[in-house]
Amino acid sequence: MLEISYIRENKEHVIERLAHRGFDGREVIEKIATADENRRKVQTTLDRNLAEANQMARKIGELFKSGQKDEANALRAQTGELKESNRQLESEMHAYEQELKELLYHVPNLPHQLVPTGKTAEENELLKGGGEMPQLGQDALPHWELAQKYQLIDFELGVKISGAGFPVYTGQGARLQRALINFFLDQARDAGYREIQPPLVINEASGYGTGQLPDKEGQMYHLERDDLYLIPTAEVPITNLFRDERLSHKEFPVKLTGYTPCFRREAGSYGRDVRGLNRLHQFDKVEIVQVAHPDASYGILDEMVEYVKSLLDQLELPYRVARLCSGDLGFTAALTYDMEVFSAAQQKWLEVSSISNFETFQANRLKLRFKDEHGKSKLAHTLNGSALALPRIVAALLENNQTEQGIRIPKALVPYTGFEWIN
RNA sequence: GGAGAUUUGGCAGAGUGGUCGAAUGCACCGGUCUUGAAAACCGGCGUACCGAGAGGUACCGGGGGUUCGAAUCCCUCAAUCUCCGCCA
Repeated sequence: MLEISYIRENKEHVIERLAHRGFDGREVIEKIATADENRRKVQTTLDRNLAEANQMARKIGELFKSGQKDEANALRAQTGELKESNRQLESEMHAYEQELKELLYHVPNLPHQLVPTGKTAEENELLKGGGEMPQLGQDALPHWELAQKYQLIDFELGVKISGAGFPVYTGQGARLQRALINFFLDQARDAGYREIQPPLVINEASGYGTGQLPDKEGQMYHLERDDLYLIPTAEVPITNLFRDERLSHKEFPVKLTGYTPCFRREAGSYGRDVRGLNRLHQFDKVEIVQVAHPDASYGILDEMVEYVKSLLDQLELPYRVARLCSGDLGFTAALTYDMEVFSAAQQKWLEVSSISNFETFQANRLKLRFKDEHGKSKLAHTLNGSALALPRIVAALLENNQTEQGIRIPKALVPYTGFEWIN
């Protein structure tokens, strides 16, 4: 959520930056400005009236105490009118506040200067990647066939017990999952991230805090009976740890990591790249989250990108980095880097990580503040990234490392899998 | 799931209708004293919003109500604790 004070003072700039994103914000920003002005006007009047009412009440008390009963009752009779108008002003102010909040909830974050202009993922800015492209033979199999051949993943069984998009991992396939999770968590810990094991369901307030609600409601599984949501990413519970918190600048940087399954309804994306592990309703992911001083957040974003690269290097996967263009940028992000690995049998680049700086967009909703060097209270910056999401990593590992004698496990993973080959 | 108790500032804890944004202690910050520190003493010390400022308003778990006036009374929701039941 953008800060109202910022919008108030930089209206044209905000509209211009939103336009860069392909978001026509003129009308809504004007509405916001009007609602804000109205709210303030009403509050000024209301505050003055409340002050008057307070004074009268005090006087009545004094009169009663000193035994001037008639005077007190006379004054008491006068309060009705003021009270009624205050009641009205109060509900008026409440309505403006509500309107303002509703409007603000639907305005996306302002893209950072580095965000390239573009409409679709095609226009993302490709940056230097790494790793070597594998040379596979003609008979190379896609991962869903390899998964079947080596009995690593059973998609049909998943359909039976849950539905499409809920695979069952078996044998070496299950062990590979566990190995990757442990590998990623250990790496994160070595990089200074503190491990968190958060709840997998969240309440409504948390959904609002990180920006899943109100807009992406349809993307989350909702447990109606208890009004809870299954997390779509660990970002939500971990970032919400800081909701309504006030940090000291001395605590920065706050670095947290956590492994969780992620649940996504993926409504509307059926039929597109859904084969095998490419798109699932439940998948595993290790997430990294940072809460940072605003002056440091972009340095930290770069550092997080470098960190994720180091993971891909160790997994010996060819990857590229994309700076998301304005059209592809998520609602809450100011700047996002996507990491994609090449899945050689499918001949496709698969997104395995998304690393973003949200600046104060989430912090404003979360009321996540810190006290700076001068004791002033300010909103912090929040960042997060996948490090990493498993399914597409597994897809690439299986496809890229297939040989006649089986699938080779990268060296860095062997201590975690306990086997060098899948065969 | 049932019954009872509780929820006040960073923490502890007073406050049962008026002068309470809230005693007191601890913690914290500044000062005096001291070579320095501790102790002692003095002073300060919540958040948000409105206002150019003076100042004002709101907030005592959340929401609503009664009243001229609510931390205090009523309703409701939530959380915590104790006991009972059920259960990994």
